[in-house]
Amino acid sequence: MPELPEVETTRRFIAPVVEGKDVDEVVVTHPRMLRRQPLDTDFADRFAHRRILRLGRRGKFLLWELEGDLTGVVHLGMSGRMRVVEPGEPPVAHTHVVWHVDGREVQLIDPRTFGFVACLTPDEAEVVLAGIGPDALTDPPGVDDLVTRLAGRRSPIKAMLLDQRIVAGLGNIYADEVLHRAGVDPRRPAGSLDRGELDAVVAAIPHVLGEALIHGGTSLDDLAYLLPDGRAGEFLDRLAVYGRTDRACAACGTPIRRVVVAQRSTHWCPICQK
DNA sequence: AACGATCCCTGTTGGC
DNA sequence: TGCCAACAGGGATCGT
Repeated sequence: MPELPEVETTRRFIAPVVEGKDVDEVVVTHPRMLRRQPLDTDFADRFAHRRILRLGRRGKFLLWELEGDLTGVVHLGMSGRMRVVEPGEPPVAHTHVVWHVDGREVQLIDPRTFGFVACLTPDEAEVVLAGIGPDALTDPPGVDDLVTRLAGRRSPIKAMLLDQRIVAGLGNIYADEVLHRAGVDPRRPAGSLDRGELDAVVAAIPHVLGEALIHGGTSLDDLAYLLPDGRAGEFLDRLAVYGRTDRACAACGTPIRRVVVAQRSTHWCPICQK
């Protein structure tokens, strides 16, 4: 699933392809992709013939900074990926959006259509990005801030890590990985963690994400996230707990357990995580 | 306000 | 072998 490391890997690949270039045309073939675009506006019209100044990212959002004070927004949802191809290459199944830029095609492929695109004015972008918290990689929340925000919260700490308002960029895979590295049981009420435990969680967030980023993110074997050139991310073999139910914990050898937390499958080591 | 449940969507998987 | 229900999950929304 595309989480921060996968989105950032995608951004780093596509940025040099599009930055400083003009968009010739954008074609959307699946209207559901436009459900976050304001009704009285036209995504393709706004994007067309505009220069791309910079490709940025906030949490899991890919942000195209365009001339004329517009922002292109791409969210990959759970099965979205980007692909860069030379023109004329046959499209793969579920190609829903194509940007024609500088003689090449940048495509959005998304079988489950949980992803979306938009092209927004600053006011509109503020609405779509409302409440998105500090970036998990570049601007992780401070411990003082977390102590305050999580005080008295009874929801499991894992649910808090998945809440993009608290910290932006973690999804189901890396939330499990972060809690394993921090040595914290994912079911613990968030408000029950002491300062030292929150310290460990805060430190683990950029560490785990940074490691995943070095390896190009995680490509699972089913609906694979792939890099824009079709290669697989190589972090799968380095996951400590996610998808490793009943397999030995790399740290202590105890079988990894699985339970549902916050409506999501959750993997943890009953010895290493308290 | 906080919190849990439900929905969207479709390729893959597992059970019978 | 074939069929079908269950499962996967990011985020919006809704009821309590």
